[in-house]
Amino acid sequence: MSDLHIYNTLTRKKEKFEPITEGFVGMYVCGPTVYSDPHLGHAKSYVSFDVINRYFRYLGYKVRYVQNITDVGHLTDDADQGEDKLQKQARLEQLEPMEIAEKYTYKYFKEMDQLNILRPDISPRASGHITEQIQMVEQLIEKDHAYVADGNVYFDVTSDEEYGKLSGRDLEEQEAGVRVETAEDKRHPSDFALWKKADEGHIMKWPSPWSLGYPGWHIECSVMSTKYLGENFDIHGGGIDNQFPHHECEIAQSENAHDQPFANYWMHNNMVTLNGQKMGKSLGNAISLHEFFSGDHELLNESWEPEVIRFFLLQSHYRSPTDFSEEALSAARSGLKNLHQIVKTIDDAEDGEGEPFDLESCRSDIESRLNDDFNTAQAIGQIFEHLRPLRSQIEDGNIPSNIDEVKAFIRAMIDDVFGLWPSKSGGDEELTNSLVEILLEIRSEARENKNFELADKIRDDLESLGVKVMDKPGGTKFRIDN
RNA sequence: GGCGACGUGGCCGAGGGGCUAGGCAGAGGACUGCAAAUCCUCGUACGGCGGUUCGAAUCCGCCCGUCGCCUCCA
Repeated sequence: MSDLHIYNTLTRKKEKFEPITEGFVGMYVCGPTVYSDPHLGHAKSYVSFDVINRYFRYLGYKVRYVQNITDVGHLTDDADQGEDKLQKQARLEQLEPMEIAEKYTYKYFKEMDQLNILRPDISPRASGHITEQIQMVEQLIEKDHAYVADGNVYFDVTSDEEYGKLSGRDLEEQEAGVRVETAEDKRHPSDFALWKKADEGHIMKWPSPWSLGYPGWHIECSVMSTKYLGENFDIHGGGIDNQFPHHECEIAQSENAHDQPFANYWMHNNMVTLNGQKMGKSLGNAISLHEFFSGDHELLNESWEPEVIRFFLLQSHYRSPTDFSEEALSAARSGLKNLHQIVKTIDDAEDGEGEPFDLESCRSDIESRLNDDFNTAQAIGQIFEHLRPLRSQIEDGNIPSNIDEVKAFIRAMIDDVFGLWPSKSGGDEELTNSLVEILLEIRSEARENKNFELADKIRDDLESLGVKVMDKPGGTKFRIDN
């Protein structure tokens, strides 16, 4: 597959990607509601879209990647009832809602940074776009797609004959199955809030033509995507759990307000489970990313490096569910370590005069997998497939004549696209290397004198410091693992 | 109850009518003072029962099981 194809949730098919403007990609991905610690689900979603973002750039597209920060309007309860999530957390932590937003926004970025996720080009806050949200609600009222009821404004789903097209639902069936109480001032149970009047005690509220209140959850994404990407843009992504109602509502609002298609391609990543179970606070298995990184949770036996989690996620497809277990992570950790060693051997090779490496077939085998709806799992398979023999060739001293070109490609793919380049070792690298070499010289002498006791002691002691010693045919080599 | 996805060798995980995925773990061998590392070789797997077909893990039906959405979640 030489052209990039994307599975579009809207059409339930893989489609060739054709940008609205040649050479440019506008991508909006639903960001976090910043009221608690980031967890594995965030990791899966944002690692997936990170590689998508990176691959577009690799292909030469100029990407504008927008990801919102939801800091208002997301209610704890269903059917447009209940408390604002941030306000509730603020009460629990005895902080201002905006302190909660800032605190968890910082945490979010910090942990996404650790996962080596490139930051979005724009991270707009919902609370910073209240004016625009009010304007859009006004537009919808003018066009008779929304109505005011006692200071609340609801979107009228019956005014949109396409409502349900993303999630494949129809309104009549929905009604029968509705098992949540709905706000009594709605005309139709599936109508959703565009603006809510603030209850007494509600802290985050703004004046509007209808009431002192706050925006509904869905409207922020419609507004911010449009503001930064236009009324019609290329890609809208997010977790599959947001397909309904969130994304369905976004489409309804945007297309009825603007009378044109909203996003051309809808992409949804699948969910994460932990030991086969959905994560949830009530199940006691909600482990935050921070806890994974530190190992500080009763369900964890050890800590897991962000890079291992990233690699593990990329070994499955973004549209498949991912089950986390320490056994699976452990296998991923070994695999990643091997990949790092392979890459390092290649990257250290210089001045080749041997048979050239078949870079074109390597490149096309990897790219074709990514072009097929970003199949990172297969692409990683191809990386191993091509790079293992290359390492062998190099270790045999037969360094390919096109080694520089090969190195550039590997860096572009593994570092720039996958974000899995070997981690940088700290300073003093040269000194450490020299010291280890001195020890190994002593060890060589000991071995020549058949003083294996001393030789093995040096090796064991170095090993306990994370320095692996390997006696290869061409001489002793070492590797520092940390 | 409605909608949808999935069930692949010891584990993870792609694929998807006949053609090697890959990773981890494991076995044997080469190499080694012993190791480690590396290299070579090895698994004939697709939930169950039927059906379609020359041929099914891949298509169809039923059943079993898991998961998700329908309610906040990425």
